[in-house]
Amino acid sequence: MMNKRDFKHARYSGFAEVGKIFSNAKRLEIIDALIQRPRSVEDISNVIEQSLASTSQHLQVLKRAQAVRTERQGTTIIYSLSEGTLDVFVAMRRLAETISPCLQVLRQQHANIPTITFEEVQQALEEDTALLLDVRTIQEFSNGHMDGAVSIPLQDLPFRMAELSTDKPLIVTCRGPYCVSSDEAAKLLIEQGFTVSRYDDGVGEWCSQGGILCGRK
Amino acid sequence: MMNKRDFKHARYSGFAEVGKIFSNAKRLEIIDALIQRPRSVEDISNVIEQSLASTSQHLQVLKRAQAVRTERQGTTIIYSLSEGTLDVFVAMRRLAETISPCLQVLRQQHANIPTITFEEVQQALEEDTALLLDVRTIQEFSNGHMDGAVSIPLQDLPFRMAELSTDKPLIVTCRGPYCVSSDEAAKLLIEQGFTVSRYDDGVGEWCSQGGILCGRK
DNA sequence: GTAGTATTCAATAAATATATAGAATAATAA
DNA sequence: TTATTATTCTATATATTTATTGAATACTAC
Repeated sequence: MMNKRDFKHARYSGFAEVGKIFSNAKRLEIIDALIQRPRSVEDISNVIEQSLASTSQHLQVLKRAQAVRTERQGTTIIYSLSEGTLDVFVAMRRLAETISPCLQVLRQQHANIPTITFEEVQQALEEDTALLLDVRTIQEFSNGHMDGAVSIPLQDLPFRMAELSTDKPLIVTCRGPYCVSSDEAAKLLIEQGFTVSRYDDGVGEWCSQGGILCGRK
Repeated sequence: MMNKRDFKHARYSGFAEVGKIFSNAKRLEIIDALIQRPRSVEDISNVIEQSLASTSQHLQVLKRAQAVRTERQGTTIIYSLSEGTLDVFVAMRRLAETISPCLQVLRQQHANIPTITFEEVQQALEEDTALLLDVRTIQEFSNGHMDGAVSIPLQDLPFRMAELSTDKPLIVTCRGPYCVSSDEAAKLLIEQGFTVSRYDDGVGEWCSQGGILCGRK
């Protein structure tokens, strides 16, 4: 039988091992990228702008802690988040913003387009008083999107504005609070005379607040 | 205006800063100790069995991330958890146990006294079919305990068993899943012919599952 | 079987984190 | 004011983490 101190040490060390997942900025960026859709190592290394080897090493850390799982597709290995990781990631992000005032400032500082809350989005969709516009890529959208959202990827937006009506206010959303696509989209739309606000959380936060997700595999 | 990469980097680094709180076993042990009650630096250093300097250093990390707050009481400084930290700690611990099978094993391996769930405890208290016995210290109990719990500190238990009825089953609880007091209490009680089970989560988990807490200052 | 290639491993260098002893600080208490 | 003392800071040694390059794997596709 283990003694008290060994038992404690074993428990807290194991716990810390999982905590380490969230202690590195690049690993967090990987998790955020995987919330959007499963990705290959090369894909991830492009997103986080790191060497393949370094990216692979971070993925090994995540895998050892069982925060991600892998699946082979032809010659490439596709990483995706495992059950439970999303919830803690979102909870951690919320705590980080509550706790660390400078992150709050950053969130606001970044753009001066008004943001609206989950509840406001829900109400607007229910009463049909606004259109929810998802500006992520088609793959990301088809891998899981907010119920009621319409997809126009940011890069297509300049050519597809005619599809949108200026009568109804728009709510723009993208990958989450650290993504700037919705800002850029909002700016483009405002220039063209649309009424725009942003829902600056992504599908991660949406789910964890009880929002319905469509199309997730 | 910041560019995209700098913005991303600033956000994820700030986030990782908060993640670092949970990446070290000793810091986790400190948080767990502070869930029980506010404590002085010396007190904490005894609990985690580290030098004062090292303990203070860990506390600085927690304070910089605003996970704890301080209050002076006479000549000593009392540390306590700040709002929000508990929830993430408990969520992280849950994830750690979900994700890391060896922690699950440890939990069971530690003792062979049957454990019961939050719901079962609630039901037993409601129907008055069991007595919930909290074996932490008097200070810890008075700083916040589960609604309906009775306090007999582990060290007093051998002398106070006469207060308990062998007719009604006992549910023993202590500081949380990493504390072994409830095991020891359960063993003592079983030797004396009591029917005993353990609720092996502590007040942290109790709160986060919606349990009522009494006496918290 | 062989070639091609996505991924991982190994070795290394640099940066960061941790623990300790002992000095310095800052606030109370006398 | 001065002594006391709980806490924090400094310096230092060690351990861990991170990023990179280049080599080794392991699997597919032909």
